[in-house]
Amino acid sequence: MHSRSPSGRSGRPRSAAADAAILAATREALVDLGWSKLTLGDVATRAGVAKTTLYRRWAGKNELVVDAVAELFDALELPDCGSLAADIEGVVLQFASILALPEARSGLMAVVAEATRDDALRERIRASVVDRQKRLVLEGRARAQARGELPAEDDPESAARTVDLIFDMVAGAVVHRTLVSAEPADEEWVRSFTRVLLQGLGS
Amino acid sequence: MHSRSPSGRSGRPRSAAADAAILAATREALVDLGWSKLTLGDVATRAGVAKTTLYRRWAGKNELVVDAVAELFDALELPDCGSLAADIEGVVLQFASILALPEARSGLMAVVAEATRDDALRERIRASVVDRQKRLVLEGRARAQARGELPAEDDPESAARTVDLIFDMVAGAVVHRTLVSAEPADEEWVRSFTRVLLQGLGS
DNA sequence: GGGCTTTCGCTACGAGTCGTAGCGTAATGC
DNA sequence: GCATTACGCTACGACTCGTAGCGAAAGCCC
Repeated sequence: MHSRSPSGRSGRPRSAAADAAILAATREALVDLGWSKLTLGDVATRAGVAKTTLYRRWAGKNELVVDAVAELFDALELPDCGSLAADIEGVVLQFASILALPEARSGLMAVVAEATRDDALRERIRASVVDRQKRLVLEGRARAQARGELPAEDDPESAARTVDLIFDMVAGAVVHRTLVSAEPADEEWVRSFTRVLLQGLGS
Repeated sequence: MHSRSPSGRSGRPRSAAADAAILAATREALVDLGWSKLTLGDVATRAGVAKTTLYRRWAGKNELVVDAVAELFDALELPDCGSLAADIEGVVLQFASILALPEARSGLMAVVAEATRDDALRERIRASVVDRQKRLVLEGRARAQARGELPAEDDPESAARTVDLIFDMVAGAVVHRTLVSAEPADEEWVRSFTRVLLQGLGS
């Protein structure tokens, strides 16, 4: 509109290194202190920046932790193991290994809890964490239908509901197993889960 | 050992009415303020007791909210609708209606998040919330096996793993649907979910 | 180089919460 | 009546929060 620069404004640019340091310090503090005892002052000290810099970039603890935890899910990829069962097992094991990290365990549920009373926060979580997971379900489902391992669905609205159902079942089961039952989602558990899920979807 | 009184000690007994008032005030504060802005001083004022009385009975916010939320799950009952599918749908709908309450949404996930770093708190949640839900799975499964709707299992160890798997799938899916996806677990969703689950368990 | 704009580090501050201590009083059992 | 315990109230130091104000630094454009 009124500027040729990609970011629009002139002046001193924000330090990208500071962003990375702050998010890393946030995860470190989550491991050492947990959600409730984590303070922004402590994160600032760990990151080597001033507390005011933190408040200039994030509205508060909630938003900061969402961004810090979201980076953990960047590693999620849909493997191509040849069969739908093997693909699901692979992706679920990846998901479980992330949820086994202390920084994910402490932070993720806490921000989800806060999001029950904060629509903007829930939208932020959806965009940076949930949708990235759901995309894997969509891809895996499309691939399985191409292979003939899952029945194709004509009605797009009904297909969307099915994807949502699968997603809630997969993510919900792994999260509940890991964080509520507090037992590891190891290979044996994942195999049993995948067997039940696939048989249930075979109709 | 050294006393005939049921509670062991003499002196002024604790007011049972105060307990009820405090837990009710806690749920009220959860609705009005949410987890993060809930303070014990505010709860004490709402309940009409002194703040020190709260600290004499509960170690802190975590334990208080666990007890306050746990009472919400007292209403859970296993219906006998004639078929396993109908029983599951009934219990899941009950569970979903509890999770739709603001006091449950705000409090439950928050204490689960705190429990990731506090073994005693996790044990408290398990005893007063989770086990009560899991008992329904055990009962429903036994009833269905007696009806012949589910295959019997010989190995008790394998049966225990199956119950744990079912429990994590049911509770996890409903919680994820309600709190993460933030969409209602209505009758249509519950029917689809039950269909997938039952077909998956039919082997 | 000079000027403009934005960010950064630092300090300080009022407001609010935490969890506890101390005291006098109320309620129960013996 | 006496011992024991619970209760209400007040006050307190310690801590965190989020913001304001300042001078200095780092980049863009002429």
